[in-house]
Amino acid sequence: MKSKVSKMRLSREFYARNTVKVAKDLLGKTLVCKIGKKTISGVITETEAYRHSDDPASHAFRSMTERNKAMFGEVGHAYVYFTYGMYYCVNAVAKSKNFQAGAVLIRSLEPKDGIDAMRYNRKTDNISNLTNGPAKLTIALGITKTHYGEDLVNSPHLYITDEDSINGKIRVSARIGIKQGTEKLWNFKIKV
DNA sequence: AATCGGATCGTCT
DNA sequence: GACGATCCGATTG
Repeated sequence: MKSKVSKMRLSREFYARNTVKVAKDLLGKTLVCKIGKKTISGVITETEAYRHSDDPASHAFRSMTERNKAMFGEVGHAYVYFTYGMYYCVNAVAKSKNFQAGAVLIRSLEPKDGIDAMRYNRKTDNISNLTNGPAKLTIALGITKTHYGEDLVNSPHLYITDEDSINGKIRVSARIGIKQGTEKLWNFKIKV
């Protein structure tokens, strides 16, 4: 019998649930990005849920476009978007079957593997400043437009594993940087 | 500790 | 043609 620490990838079914529920459940999971021989990863410590026509803050609120089409696609894929002229942010597409679109924005990580590579990518030595923001973590892990639509369930480059678990309470608040939908408390975080 | 402006460009109106 | 699901450095209190 092997008594190995589980490093299971999250299954397709994990993502095929209410976007808000998936956002909470992604806390404590590990986001992994492999480029060449480098493996860079971190434990997810903050997420936000964005849904469809019930959510005016969502990129998918109005209709499907070339930019947001991943949010309408199969669950478990990555939705990467470019913003403010210089940054990328990464989401995991997640929705229950009665929704046409939905995704969970990964807002912060606790650095885990490949910290030297993160320091290089981010051009800073301050570990607590490497991945504590949605655009910071994509820079640290090397996530860009090329990861658009990547299948987190099967891709060798980008995926999420179950190897960590959460301890402590989930803090719930309004989402950051939005002007509509502020009444929805769909920002979730855990303390490290 | 909190606030402010600049950087910079793809996307949608 | 305006505006971001942001970050950083500078300035002020």
